[in-house]
Amino acid sequence: MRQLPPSFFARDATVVAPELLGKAFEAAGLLVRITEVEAYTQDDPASHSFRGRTARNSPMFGPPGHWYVYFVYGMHHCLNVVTGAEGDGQAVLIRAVQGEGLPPGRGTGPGRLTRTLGIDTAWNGRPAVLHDLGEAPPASPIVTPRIGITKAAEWPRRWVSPPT
DNA sequence: CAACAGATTCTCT
DNA sequence: GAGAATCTGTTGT
Repeated sequence: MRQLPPSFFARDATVVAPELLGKAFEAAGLLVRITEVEAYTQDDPASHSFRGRTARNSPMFGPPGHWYVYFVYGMHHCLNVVTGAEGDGQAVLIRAVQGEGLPPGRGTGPGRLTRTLGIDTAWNGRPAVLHDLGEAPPASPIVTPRIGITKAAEWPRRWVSPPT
């Protein structure tokens, strides 16, 4: 099990996102594998970074390979990994994970997975420790439009691991 | 300072 | 398919 180097994250979010499928990280004492992601870049009207840096989105403009966790709808946290070069305002949203010991359905959905894994804003800005389990990314991940947003939702920037 | 939209999920119809 | 729960950042007065 190899830890992903900083150079892995220092590329465009649309390149990093599909490669994150199958990668793993630890939370709540569990090792979970990423199965669904979405890419957000600064030129994306749906991205928090679209209108420039603010106190809330500042981690997106920080060094890549760090977590960006934000709170939405008054009740959900969403987990992202910062990508690109520092100042680019890019991130990849983690939408679903799988893990042994993780009850079925508990890792699906960005809000639900953070609640299940106990992830909150304490993670915000911390270095992201991601592991390569030795398996290649899916040869043909499923690419679809994004979910739950009103701007540019049709952009094909969501990647899902094919069913195992 | 007031208004409002939002990278969601659950529950009920 | 529709509505509630609930709060932060941004924008306008």
